[in-house]
Amino acid sequence: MNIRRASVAALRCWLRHHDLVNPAHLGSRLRLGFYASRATAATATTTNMTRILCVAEKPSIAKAVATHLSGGQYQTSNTRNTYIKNYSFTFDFGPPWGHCDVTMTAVKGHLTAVEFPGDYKQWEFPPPDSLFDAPVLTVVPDDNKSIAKNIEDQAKRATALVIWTDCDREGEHIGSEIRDAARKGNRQIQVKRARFSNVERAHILSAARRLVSLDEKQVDAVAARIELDLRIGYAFTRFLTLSLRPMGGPLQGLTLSYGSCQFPTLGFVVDRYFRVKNFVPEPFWSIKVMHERDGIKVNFNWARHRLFDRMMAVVLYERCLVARTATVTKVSEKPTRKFKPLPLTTVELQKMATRFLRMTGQQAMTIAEKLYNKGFISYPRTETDRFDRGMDLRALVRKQTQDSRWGPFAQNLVDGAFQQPRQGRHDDKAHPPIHPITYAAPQALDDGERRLYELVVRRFLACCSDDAKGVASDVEMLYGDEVFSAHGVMVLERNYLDVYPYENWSGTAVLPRFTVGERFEPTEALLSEGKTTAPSYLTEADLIALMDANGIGTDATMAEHIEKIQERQYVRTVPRGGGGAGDADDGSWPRTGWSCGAGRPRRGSGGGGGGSGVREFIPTSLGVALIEGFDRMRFETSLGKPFLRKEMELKMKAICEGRTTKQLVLRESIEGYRRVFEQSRAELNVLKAACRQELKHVGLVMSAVVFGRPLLEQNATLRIETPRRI
DNA sequence: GCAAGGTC
Repeated sequence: MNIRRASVAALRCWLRHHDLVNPAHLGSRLRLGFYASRATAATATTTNMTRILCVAEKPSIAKAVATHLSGGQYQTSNTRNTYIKNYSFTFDFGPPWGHCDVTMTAVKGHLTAVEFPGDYKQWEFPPPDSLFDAPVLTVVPDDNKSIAKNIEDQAKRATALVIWTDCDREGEHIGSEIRDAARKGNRQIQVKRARFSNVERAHILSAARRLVSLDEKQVDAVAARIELDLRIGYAFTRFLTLSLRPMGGPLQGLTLSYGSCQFPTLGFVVDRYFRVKNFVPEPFWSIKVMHERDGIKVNFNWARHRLFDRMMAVVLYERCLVARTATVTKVSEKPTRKFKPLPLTTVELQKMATRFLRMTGQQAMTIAEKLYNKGFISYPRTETDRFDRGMDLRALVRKQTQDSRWGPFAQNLVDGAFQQPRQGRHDDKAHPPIHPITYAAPQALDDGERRLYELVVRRFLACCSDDAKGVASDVEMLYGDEVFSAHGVMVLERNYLDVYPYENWSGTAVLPRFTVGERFEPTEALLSEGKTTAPSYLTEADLIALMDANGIGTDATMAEHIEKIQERQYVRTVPRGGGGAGDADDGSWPRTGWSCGAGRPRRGSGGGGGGSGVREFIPTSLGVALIEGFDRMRFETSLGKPFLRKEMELKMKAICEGRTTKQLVLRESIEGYRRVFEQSRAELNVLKAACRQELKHVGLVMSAVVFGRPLLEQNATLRIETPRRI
């Protein structure tokens, strides 16, 4: 083909066929005679292909994507960063680029960070509220400089950048950070983004051929969040620390931080604490009927459950006794099942680890990270509780058949008992549920890894098994004018329960036979008296569940916020059951001057605890004072409540949907927080009063006093003051 | 010395 004589249309077609150029840019370049010589050269040698730079959010994804795009045929080179490698290969992106030379590399999460200029580094001056409108700089932290430089250098030789970050808002923002780094090296570089939600081969290949643009709205939403967290966090932290420090004592050496996630987290702990403290037991009465038949004792439950009026209960009870016989009114027997668990998410993993493995959420995440890096489990940060239909789960089950503990169970699944896992409703579009990747022999793991790996495997096998099945029998009877019922289950097939010791099927008593219309005289009928009991203090699993439900933090950061409020001495944990006042105020604590508001000893209950290693969260008096202080200032929304974070979430969503803009959100939010700040400054005496009260008592007795009210006495008996918060 | 969000 003679290029100089060809029409533009024909040229376009030819160039496209030879994978040389994006036809959209052809016109201007043709006029410059750009392609005449280049195309000729290209026919002579095939090495002059379009260069594409691909960048993933993390090294593992870069490797996985490179493997799929190259068919395993890539060359690896090291960069100046230990964790980051560049993979070179060729790949046919289809039109307009066609067959390309590709370099695939990665960042490690966010590439940049925000900070205030040097003249705002001092805490005292300019005053903290100046941070609301101080300039904010975006910088590449030292740790990331080599990563940014690698992208900048690679971009110089590339026609286009393809961003392979996770398919979520943060991923979109990280994409914009990568774009900016690439443009530093090549201002002309085209920018595209691959949308993918797992690293399965066909999915990745299809994503590579269906590139989209970066979503600037999502980028803006995250940028707004980043800037607000910085301004508000720094301003309130400096304000709190500086205004309370002059009061001396333990306040002198502490950093009193505020953060949009750590404060609501503290708020949950304080809230539960008051519910326990202010709980007033109420007496109630209930009729208990037991009937023995065929050697089985059947307990019938009163349809009214319980009454808080003693006289009424007595009257109804007497009517039962007068009637003497009960009449069976309903008998039913029907198949029932106990559902197997959903595929494992990060939040679930943390809840289970804190309940059953005696780990903190933070420890569980660190261990999960290690297992992931060794290739034993999938990516441990995921919100997804449904497996992609295309995944070969049977192959993963087969890998577990060699284990002595759950191998036979896995083998049974392989031999035909396999069932597709349940499909949850969450999908983060970035990662599958947590599951084992390869088999890890117990000797290959340390103690913590072994226990967590076991949990992941058992959960996975349970997911691939069948629900437990049984027959439920229900009997209803009339005794006097009162209705009673009994429920029993006969377990027929345990299925997943055999591999999943974290659950059992309680109430599995088998009922003897009853027939409708029959009359019998109950073996026993009693009027029993009871008292309502206080809720338990929060366990870590409860706290994680609350944060999750209220959108406080992300799966990856919840454990960090929980650590943070302990580090700041806002809360502490005590073993459930062993955690009484004496325990909480052990020798180590008064050294800081803050007594801890632990209550009476409690026995394991609720929260799925059971294990003796479960710890519960109790606020220190400092934590109580901060939350109460802010609550008492009567803002429209207290800083200690989760609503502000939720509002931020809604605003981010609005930016993403184009209903508002980053600029508007920033302006509104900054003004809002500035008002809260002014009000806090004006009502500082409220906060100070709380702390002063506190300081006076420190070192005298081991009692926590907030706003002049004793919260607990030194001994373990609970003294209930007038409830102030319900 | 301060935040929250990624990731190793």
